Amino acid sequence: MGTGGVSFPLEMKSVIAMNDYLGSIFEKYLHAKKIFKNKEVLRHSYTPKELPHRKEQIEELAHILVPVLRGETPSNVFVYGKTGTGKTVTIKFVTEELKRISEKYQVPVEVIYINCEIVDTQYRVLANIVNYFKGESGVEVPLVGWPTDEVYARLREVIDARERFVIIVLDEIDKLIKKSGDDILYSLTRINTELGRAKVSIIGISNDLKFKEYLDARVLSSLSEEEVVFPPYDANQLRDILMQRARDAFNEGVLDDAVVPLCAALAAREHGDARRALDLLRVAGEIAEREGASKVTEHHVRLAQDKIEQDTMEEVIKTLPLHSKILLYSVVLLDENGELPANTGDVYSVYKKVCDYLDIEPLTQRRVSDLINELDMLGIINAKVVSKGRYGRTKEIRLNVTPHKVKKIFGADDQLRPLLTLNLSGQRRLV
DNA sequence: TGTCCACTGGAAGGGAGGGCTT
DNA sequence: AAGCCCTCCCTTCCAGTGGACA
Repeated sequence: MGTGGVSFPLEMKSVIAMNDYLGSIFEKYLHAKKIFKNKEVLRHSYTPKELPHRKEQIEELAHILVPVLRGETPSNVFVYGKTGTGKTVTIKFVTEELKRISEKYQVPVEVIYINCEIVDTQYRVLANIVNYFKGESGVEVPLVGWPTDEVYARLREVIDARERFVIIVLDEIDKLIKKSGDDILYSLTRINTELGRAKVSIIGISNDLKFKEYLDARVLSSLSEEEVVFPPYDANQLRDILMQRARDAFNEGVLDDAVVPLCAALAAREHGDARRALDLLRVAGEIAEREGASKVTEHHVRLAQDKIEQDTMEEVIKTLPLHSKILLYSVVLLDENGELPANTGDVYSVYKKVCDYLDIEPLTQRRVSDLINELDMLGIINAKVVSKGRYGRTKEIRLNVTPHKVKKIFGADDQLRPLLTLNLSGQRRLV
């Protein structure tokens, strides 16, 4: 537009400037070398065609399940291993393979996969199983409402409708048992005695090794007829896994040599969690892509590590129930006043004042004590039970996140924003 | 050595909120 | 509409406890 005497009105000028700007953004991304070939490969839900370093477990499971093909009921199986050791993906791989082969031998097999972290009550597990067959039986159980006995009766009916093998996979089974007891396992492990045509076997997956203690002896003996253990991956094994996925996920030459080993090493430090390793690799790639970089470097992995930690913590705090948020804010106030570590009584009295300020009815100390434990479990605060002798037994409470971060998150929350004005001066009155 | 503090954490149960059947 | 049922969140009650202090 130079000096030609043409003068655009001000708005027009800024539109042109904006267009230039946008254009350059698009061009930047357009000309940046494409990092990902197929990002899906790095997702947790993806089942790869090969599972490195799990051959032993696959063969063990195949050995346990092979009676199906001969028309015999396989043993129930208990699968152990920490998070990210490939339990779920291996089970899915093996059961899919079993289904495929069983068609060849004309043995009908149904595999029902239930994640007990989501489906975490006896009723819902039974309902899920019944609903799995709703296509053929026409029976659908609502999410709540029916008596559990009724659901169980329907379950027997729909499963026994024809001759077949039904394999029920209960992932994160420890969550279910801790929450609703082992009655359901008791019924499920005995169901075969009540069935005429169908045969049921159960695969329980758990990452809590101690969880067997919660089980009744009879349930335990029938459920853990067979056990398969998934040891954590070491850094070398993680590297192989990442290498295999990286080949399909990234374009050639975009990964710096140090990236995969670094992701593997960082994840190996966290008890050999392959999920974590895959997340690191994916997020590092995304960061590089956003930067318009042509290569993913070690630097991107470090950024990814920070980002993952930040994101999970932020998400956890954002989704806390109201009273947990108020409680957390009480700890923040104490921290800003230099009064941490504080004990339960101190935190509770600040909490009551904050509730008062917000015109919200406070919960009892008993309940708050549980909320403190929950925040501790989530890693947001630290609560250690200590005895102060004559001065009683209480929890010593510390903050595990920066007050700044909590305030930032609460600033976006309409109900809690008023709390932010409780700055140091207001707080002195409060505490 | 016994006392006693400031809680902890288990147990039981209530009621609101969701949904069902009849 | 009435009568069930299940789950979740919460209260009430209370026995139990580690260790400083007298």
